[in-house]
Amino acid sequence: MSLKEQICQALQHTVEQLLADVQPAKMPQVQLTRPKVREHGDYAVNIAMPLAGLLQQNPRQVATSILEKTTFPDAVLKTDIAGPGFINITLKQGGEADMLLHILAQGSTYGCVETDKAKSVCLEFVSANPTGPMHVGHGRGAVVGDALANLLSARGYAVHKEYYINDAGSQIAVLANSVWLRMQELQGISIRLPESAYPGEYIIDIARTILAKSSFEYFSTLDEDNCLQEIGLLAVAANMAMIEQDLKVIGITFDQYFSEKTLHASGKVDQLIEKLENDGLIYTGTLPPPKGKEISDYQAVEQQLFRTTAFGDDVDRPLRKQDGTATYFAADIAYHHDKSQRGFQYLIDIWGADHGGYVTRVQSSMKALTGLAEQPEVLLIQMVNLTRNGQPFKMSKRAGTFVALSDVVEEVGKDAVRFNFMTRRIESQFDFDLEDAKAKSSENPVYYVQYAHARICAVLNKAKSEGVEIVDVDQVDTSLLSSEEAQDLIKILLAYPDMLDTAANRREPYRIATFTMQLAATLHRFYHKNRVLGVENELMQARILLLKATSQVLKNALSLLGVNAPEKM
RNA sequence: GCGCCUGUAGCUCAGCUGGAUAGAGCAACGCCCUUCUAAGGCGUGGGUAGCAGGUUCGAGUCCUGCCAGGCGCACCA
Repeated sequence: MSLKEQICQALQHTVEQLLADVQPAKMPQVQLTRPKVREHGDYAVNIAMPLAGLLQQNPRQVATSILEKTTFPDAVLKTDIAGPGFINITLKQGGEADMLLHILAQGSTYGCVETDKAKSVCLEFVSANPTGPMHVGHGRGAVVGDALANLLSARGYAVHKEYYINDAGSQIAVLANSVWLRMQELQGISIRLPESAYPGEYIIDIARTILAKSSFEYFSTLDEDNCLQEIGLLAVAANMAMIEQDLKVIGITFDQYFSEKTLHASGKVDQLIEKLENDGLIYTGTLPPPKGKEISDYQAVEQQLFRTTAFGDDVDRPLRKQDGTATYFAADIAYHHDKSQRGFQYLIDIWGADHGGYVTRVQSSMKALTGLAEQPEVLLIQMVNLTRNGQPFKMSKRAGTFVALSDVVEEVGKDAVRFNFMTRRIESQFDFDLEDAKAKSSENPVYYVQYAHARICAVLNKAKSEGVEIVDVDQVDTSLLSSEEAQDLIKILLAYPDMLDTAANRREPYRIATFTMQLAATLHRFYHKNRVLGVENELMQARILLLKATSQVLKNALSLLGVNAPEKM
């Protein structure tokens, strides 16, 4: 048990004594926080304030009685009551420095907890349509999703990463048609691209790929339906290969690619609709015209409707189109139902903000099917606004109507893209200036953090090359790490597991990025004021130990983000 | 019109689910390399937290109403 936990437990014990007649469920929980100001000690506790109300006493008085009744661990130097009733706890000099040994002993698992098989989670992210390369917005979701997967794994979840391929429906027909036209064009046949066709140059690449494998003559002998169907299959495969390549470049892989088509083929969509019918959740009716949008050719049609309003939705949703085929929505709830039946404890989806209107209907549907609320948990990622020199920048040549992720990665580099995408909360829209990211690359936060790691390595390598004999960790006198900067560094290193825990519970991997920036800043400050090599041996040994622990934590945190921790820069 | 998200320094963003004097990076200005990586450090300037109310011992954080921006709102996916 860490020192922090020991203190916390001691206080909690006292609180429970003071509130003997309060029900356990209502018992206030002691929380230790790190004060911003050094004068406020190493830990601060505000428990006296909520207790004051319950006990009808003033907070400072309550704090006094808490302190009288609590036995603290030896490492606690003193306690004070401050301000309106904070309890400030100051530790003995170097009281926590021993924990550095713990960090080094844990190594790459420092901050992690053992996998708990009961905490299985299916994390769905990216799921970009197989009709073009990934764009920048997909990239943000991909990077956040991957980091969240790493984070949850580190905190004991058994994580399954899944990509849902929308390989059914009319968009695939459009894709097939676009590719077929380009194939004809490559044969020297003059064509006219209809407005509905995909304009990007990547379509030509796909046409070329298909022609390299099968002859044009083969397709021209097929009747139109078969021809387009076959091209559709090949085009989706080519697209997915392209997307997997885009993902690989930023270091992301999936455990499973789940095809929408297989849901229809296996009859799961029909079965689902049947089940809902049996449950009496389906009726035939018409929906009111949508508001806020002018639709010239609106016609009310009778449809098979799913009574999602009974489970919290705003309006009932159609499961079959006029022609009787299943809607995208029907397949999507069949998909989520399937995930749930595969036995995952948690379902988490990462979607773009443009799917925000979709959350309620999927959750309502799942509630109807499983009885569980808030399933799936949906994380909506806001849009990325790409600019170049402050001017909006909306498309790249290859992709046609949007900026391809691979172009941006090529321009700014994988680590910079990944790190930058991780420094903001997903709820905030992201302004990303390409020229800034390139021109100021040396001032980029990612380099600031990586530089801290490289710097430590430089010192440690120099020590090695100078033949410094590094003693065993248990021979090191960590109480020598008494400088303000060293103490700050130790504190932040010890805060790492707590930070991870919060980040995992709240599904907020961006906290890791913020943490690494703070840690880097603290390291740089330490470096400037505390010489490591060339000082008296025992002190040097202690500082080397601190550097090793710091580089370990930096490496661990960066690896969760999928960013390199370079030894040299 | 309705729903979701956002509004904090000139710019881009944090702020550990309500705590003590609101913080970083960039941009501006000054200082620090004969000593471990100056991709760094130190310092200065820069804030009516969109506006107005409310709850609370205490609000950037919670509630309500406005204002502004983004996204979405049938038979597409």
